[in-house]
Amino acid sequence: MSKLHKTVVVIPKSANSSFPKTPPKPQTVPPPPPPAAETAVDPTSVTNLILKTNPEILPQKLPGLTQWTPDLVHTILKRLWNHGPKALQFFKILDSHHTYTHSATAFDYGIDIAARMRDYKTLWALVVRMRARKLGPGPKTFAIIIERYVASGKADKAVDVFLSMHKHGCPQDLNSFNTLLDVLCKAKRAEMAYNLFKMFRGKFRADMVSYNIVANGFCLIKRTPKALEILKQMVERGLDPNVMTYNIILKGFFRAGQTKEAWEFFLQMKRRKCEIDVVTYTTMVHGFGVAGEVERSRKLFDEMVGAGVLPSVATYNALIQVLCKKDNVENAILVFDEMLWKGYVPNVTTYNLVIRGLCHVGNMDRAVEYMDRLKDDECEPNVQTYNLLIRYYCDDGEIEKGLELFEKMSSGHCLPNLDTYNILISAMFVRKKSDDLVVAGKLLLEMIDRGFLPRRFTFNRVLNGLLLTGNQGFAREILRLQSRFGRLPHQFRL
DNA sequence: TTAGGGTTAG
Repeated sequence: MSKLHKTVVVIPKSANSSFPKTPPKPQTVPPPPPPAAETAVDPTSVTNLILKTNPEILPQKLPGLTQWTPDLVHTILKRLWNHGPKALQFFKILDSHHTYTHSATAFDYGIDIAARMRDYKTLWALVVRMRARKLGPGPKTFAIIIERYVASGKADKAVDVFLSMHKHGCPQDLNSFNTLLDVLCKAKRAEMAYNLFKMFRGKFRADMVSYNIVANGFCLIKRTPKALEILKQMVERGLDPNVMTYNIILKGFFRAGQTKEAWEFFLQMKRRKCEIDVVTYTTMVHGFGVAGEVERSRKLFDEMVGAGVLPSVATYNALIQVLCKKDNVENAILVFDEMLWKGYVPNVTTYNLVIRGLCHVGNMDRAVEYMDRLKDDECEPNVQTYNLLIRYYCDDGEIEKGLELFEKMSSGHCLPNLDTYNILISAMFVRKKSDDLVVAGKLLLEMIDRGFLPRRFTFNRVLNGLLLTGNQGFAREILRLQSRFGRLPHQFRL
């Protein structure tokens, strides 16, 4: 079997070294089909194979492994999300496949992953390649690129990218303009967004969406007066605020701690017969609850059905969070049961809230029970589920159990993210054990290997820890790596 | 991926 497989793989090797510039030609001799047992490979086993296989031999193993389809490729790219280098290698290998060609979506994923690793060279190479294949880059591609530049503190660069979109064959329009504003606002750069808004609102014919985005931007930085000013401008321009506008302002009041104003605003919405929807109520339930007014929160929750607005899962989640934080987990669980009783399907957020609530009162065993229930509910624990359990185990001094969960992640389809590594590395310092520091060192190496950039602080902390516990050899290894950083591709530069 | 509501630690 393995011998047969080998002969299959040798054939495409010659064409492997560079990207073929021409579309694949129909072949007179069809390539031998992959062995029957491997034709229907599931995403999990392919992902695990990619993770386990040495990068040097992956290019030989992968192409003939299965019948590649866009869906399979997308699923695998998503699963490899927290292992950027592997994800990009996978993308590149399939990009030079004989018969399979990447979809626009796959390119967008690849671009997103490269951008997240701050590997801008690869990012732009993919953009060029995408265009050569007439798959884009499209508005979504630019939304991704802009968001990543903003997220890494390069808002000016993001604006440049927006302004040069048309040079890549993707003309700017109102949608892409609104996306730019939104990305800036979500990154707390409302002032910058507002300046652009003023500069270009005529050119792109700013609409209600643009105004809502900017108003929300100011709410996000707790500048509700400015948000109200935007609302006023909007009305002056003859644009009628809609329920989203009001919900934005309402949430803004809560965010800024102005519960009194929020209540007044809500009453005014009612008086003026504005539309009040499930989002309005969810905002109210959550807002009053986290402000400590649990009774009021509950009352609003009970009131909404009478007002003809049915709670959503998010509304239940809001109430559950409030009860966990300001009341009692047991009451939160009663609400959880009630929602099941009424036929709602809790999502992973619901479970995470209950799990966190239980962890918080030290009931780790029951928390784990809910994690198992989550799996039974054809819902999957996500990286947040794992992270919060790992965090509480470590805080509890049960570091082994935390590490056990971590191991589980690496073998399953929920790869650890940057937070996971930071949580665990920090935990390795509490017992002041030499062995723990060695684990911290290994975690540090592993996270770098997976495309995460440790902060300088983390680096030095691990280094000092190793030196203080007599692990000079390992410390030197890490030091060598640190000094190599200057020469590594710039995504690794400190 | 054009706007609003639930997870995050302190």
